[in-house]
Amino acid sequence: MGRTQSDTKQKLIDTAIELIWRNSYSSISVDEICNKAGVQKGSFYHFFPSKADLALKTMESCQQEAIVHYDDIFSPKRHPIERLELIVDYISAIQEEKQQELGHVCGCPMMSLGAELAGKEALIDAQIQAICAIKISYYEQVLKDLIAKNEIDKDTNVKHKAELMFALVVGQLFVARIKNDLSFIKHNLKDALIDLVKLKSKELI
Amino acid sequence: MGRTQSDTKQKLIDTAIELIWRNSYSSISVDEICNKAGVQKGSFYHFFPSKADLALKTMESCQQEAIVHYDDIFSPKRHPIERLELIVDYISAIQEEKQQELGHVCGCPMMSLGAELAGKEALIDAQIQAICAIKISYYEQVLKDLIAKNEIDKDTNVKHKAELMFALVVGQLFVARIKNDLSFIKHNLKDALIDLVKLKSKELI
DNA sequence: TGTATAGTTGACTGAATGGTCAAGTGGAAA
DNA sequence: TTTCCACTTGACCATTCAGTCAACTATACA
Repeated sequence: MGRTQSDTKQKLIDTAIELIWRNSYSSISVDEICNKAGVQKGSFYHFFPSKADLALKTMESCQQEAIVHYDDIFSPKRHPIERLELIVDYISAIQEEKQQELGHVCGCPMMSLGAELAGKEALIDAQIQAICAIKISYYEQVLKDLIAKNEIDKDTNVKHKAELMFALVVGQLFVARIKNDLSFIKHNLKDALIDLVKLKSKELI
Repeated sequence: MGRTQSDTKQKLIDTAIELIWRNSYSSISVDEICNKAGVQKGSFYHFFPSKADLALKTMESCQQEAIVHYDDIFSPKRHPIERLELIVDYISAIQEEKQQELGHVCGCPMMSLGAELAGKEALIDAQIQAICAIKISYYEQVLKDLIAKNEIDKDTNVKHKAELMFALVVGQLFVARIKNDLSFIKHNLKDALIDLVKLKSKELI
């Protein structure tokens, strides 16, 4: 019954991802998304009840795409340190691709969107917080596995350190966007993250 | 000649800081700023040629305010580690104050604004990049002084590590805004930053 | 073939947007 | 006291905004 499923909805989401990634949620309009996607406004509101709902679906779509790579990269089969190397490579590759495609370093679309709308849209808030929790848990597992392998101090506070690693990556992405410069991410982040992992808390000096 | 200098301009800047800090540049309007400041629109455009110019002046005002505290906190008279302790205390205090005042963790207004408008407004771009450079240089001096005191490895790459420390703080601020949670900043950031400083690169394990 | 229905169209709305302007107002200096 | 000019006022403008809607189209299925 009904008409063949079209790719209109996904086209709108993909266009929104690109526009939000390069710009921001508040600075782009539904008209702009529709024009760029080649879709009429009526169709937009057939698929999405509001602009905010599109933002939510956009974030979900980004996360779905990311999770596939994360699940592979953070596979327990890999050595924990290799996981860190691969995630930095992955982030570098995406950032470089977007920089060339959109003419500017863009950072993380989910964190940018989440930060922009923090405390404004309950569903987006919940979504980005869940995404943060998942990513932090990947780092946590890296630390746990390193402890199991006896490669780092077994008294490491894995929750704290995982949050720290996550914040470090997030911070680098925002700074890279502001500076429009990927050099630190490309050349130093990997070692920095690995060094951070291997740091034994409060014992030096 | 002319009329007594009024506080209208500063009132507009202060109001803009508050609105941008809690929300975002694109999501607030000139009308909103004017209403909240109790100023007519014509007065706004008497002092600022455009909304973007107000954003720039807003950022400059934030930086001026911050630099006073930074210059004291990072005074060369203090022990480098004390500087780190004080800067985290200062950040914590401001974030807590704004959280209570505005009902939400707000992060850093300058970095949020800079990230939102990255590559969009040349003057704002230049301003935020200068601000980043200044803050990084404070961390760099901490590291140099620690080396001079022989308290950390003298082969430390101070430029890299200073950027790392800055990114860590920035990342924590964005994550705190997203999570609406200051607990990490209040309870873990200080130790994390100090540990990071004391980490000797590539030697553990 | 007929019909129900998912998807499409584009004109429309009222409110909000950034920005303009001509006519004021009032205090400092001549 | 007059003149000058920084500052103020609020109406006004064209455009853009998010969102609506009734009419239309195409297809899966009975």
